[in-house]
Amino acid sequence: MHQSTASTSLRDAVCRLVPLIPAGYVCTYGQIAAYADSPKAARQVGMVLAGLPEATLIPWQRVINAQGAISPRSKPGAAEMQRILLEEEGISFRSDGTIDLRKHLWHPESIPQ
DNA sequence: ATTCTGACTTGGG
DNA sequence: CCCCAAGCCAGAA
Repeated sequence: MHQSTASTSLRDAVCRLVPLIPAGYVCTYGQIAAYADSPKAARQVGMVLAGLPEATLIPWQRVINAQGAISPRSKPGAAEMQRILLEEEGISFRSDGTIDLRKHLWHPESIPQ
């Protein structure tokens, strides 16, 4: 298909894909970018999430970096909040603050259109 | 147009 | 496993 609508697609894709991540699982920025058909847009995914309103229903906390860690934020307390939300969903953290991706990484079998 | 910055990722050492 | 350089890309100044 043509690229004429590509400018807004990433944001829309993030809002469509992130809610598919089940509680108890996490996904990386790179994965979301790839599923959004923009494999090199991991940073952009982070930007979209950063722009979500605080009252959003989108489970932004389920997106972490490829190292299995919560990405550092400029906003104070944001990273701590993310960890708390994930722990409430059953995610466990190693002493170094990382998550065992072999156990918690989401492996979608198919992405709904 | 240019530079800087950031919720990224990967490859090398 | 840690650290760093590059590559990456959009938004702001």
